[in-house]
Amino acid sequence: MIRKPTSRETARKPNMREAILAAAEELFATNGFNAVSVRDIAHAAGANPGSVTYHFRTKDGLLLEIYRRHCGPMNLRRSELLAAARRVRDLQDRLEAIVRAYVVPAFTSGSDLAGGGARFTRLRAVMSAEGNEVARKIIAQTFDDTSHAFIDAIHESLPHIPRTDIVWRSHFLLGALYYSLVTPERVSRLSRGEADGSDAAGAIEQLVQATVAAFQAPALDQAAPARRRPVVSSKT
Amino acid sequence: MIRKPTSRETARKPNMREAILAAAEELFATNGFNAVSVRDIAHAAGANPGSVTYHFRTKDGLLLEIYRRHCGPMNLRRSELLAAARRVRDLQDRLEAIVRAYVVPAFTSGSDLAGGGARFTRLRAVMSAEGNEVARKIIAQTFDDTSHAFIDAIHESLPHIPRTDIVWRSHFLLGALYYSLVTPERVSRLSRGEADGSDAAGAIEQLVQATVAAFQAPALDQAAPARRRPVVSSKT
DNA sequence: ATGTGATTTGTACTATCGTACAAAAGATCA
DNA sequence: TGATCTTTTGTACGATAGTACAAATCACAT
Repeated sequence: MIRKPTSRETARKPNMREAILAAAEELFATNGFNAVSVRDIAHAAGANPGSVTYHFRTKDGLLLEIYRRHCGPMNLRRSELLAAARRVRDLQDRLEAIVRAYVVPAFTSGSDLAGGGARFTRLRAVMSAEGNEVARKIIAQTFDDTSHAFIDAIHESLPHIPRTDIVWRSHFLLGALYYSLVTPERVSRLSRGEADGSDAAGAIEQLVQATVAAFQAPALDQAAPARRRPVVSSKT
Repeated sequence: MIRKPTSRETARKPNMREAILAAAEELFATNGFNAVSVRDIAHAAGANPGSVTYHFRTKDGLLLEIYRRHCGPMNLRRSELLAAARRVRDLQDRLEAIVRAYVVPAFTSGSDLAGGGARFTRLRAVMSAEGNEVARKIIAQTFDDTSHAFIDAIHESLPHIPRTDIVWRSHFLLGALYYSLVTPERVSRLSRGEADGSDAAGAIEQLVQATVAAFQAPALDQAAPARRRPVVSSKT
């Protein structure tokens, strides 16, 4: 039924290459790129440091392979969900469906690779914060198309909002999404145990609800900032 | 007029200690903690590596001192702005004032120290993403009080929203705030030059507008998730 | 069983890391 | 001016970083 794998595909230990990738993903996502050594990764994967060099040449190469593994499937899933969302008739429902199509693959498995998309999304968040060059390049050329597609779709369902505002708000969405995956325990702590920051389903619902409302906020007409409101002194 | 400084206060070069702090702040905020070496910092400050050891003992000590420098003034300013905001009568206006009291000190100078609060806020974002232990400890014991005060204030102006939802939404606010400071160029890129992500005033207005709307979103009753909407297939 | 190519191991090299410390230099006051 | 304290410099040490590479080991076809 299933083709017998050749020696080219199966390592001695069952897929050491995958184990290294998974370990690196986990360690990078929780500690950052520079805080993790190749030896740390090899140890976590139960492998020899030399194996990492053999499979991925360099530490950068390892990171690059992680991105290659996830970007395709995740964007594909997002595209599918976005296409379905765009077919929703009711504008309010459509907006929510679009936001959901953006958020869900980031939390749940964007691919069927072990661990799912949450880990990879967290990894992206951390690499973004560290200003990692390898990540920056591959992200800009891989995710910008997707981001534009979402921005366009949202703009269609909110035609009265300037595109600039949509860009800002989708930027906020991504920031909120990232931060929810980076420090979920902060939610648990601040809610005094009433909420569980690590609960993906709960986070998704909260994020979708809040974001939809943010997108629907009145436009910010920067041409006329005259509408000054006596809020709080802006002086020190 | 001004008291003549003694030798205890003025270094040979004008405040080398401050120069090191400023350089470290900038480098940590843009590259992360582990990617920056003590030598990098010394070089950027025009100092000798040994000077860093002399003034701060360790690299962790340097980071700790950066936090000590900013946390106090920033929280003080936030408290003042929050107190003023709570006195606003109109509930809608009060909510906006509260959010503004949270956001403004993070973008503009939380203290009168060189560079202002934006750099320090970005630093906090990066340390948070890297899971830095030194930062985690000092943040939890320094900012949680402030966070609770804001959450309480927001809850007061939105009594019909469960506290859990407020926590989540303020968490999203912080994430959006962090991300805006970490990758402002992404906003410029995605808006095709129509918006400037580095413009603090613009970012603040957008963030306040979007966040107020998010807080005002209807409550998310997790007791009854029955209100299922036919949005998009959740299957792969 | 044996040869062959893929993989894993063990180790070593060089660079750079954080930090320590003695000496030099500067500042201050008697 | 000389004594004393603070700051800066220069250098060195041990630890660890990324990576390379030869030898050992394994899976499989013949």
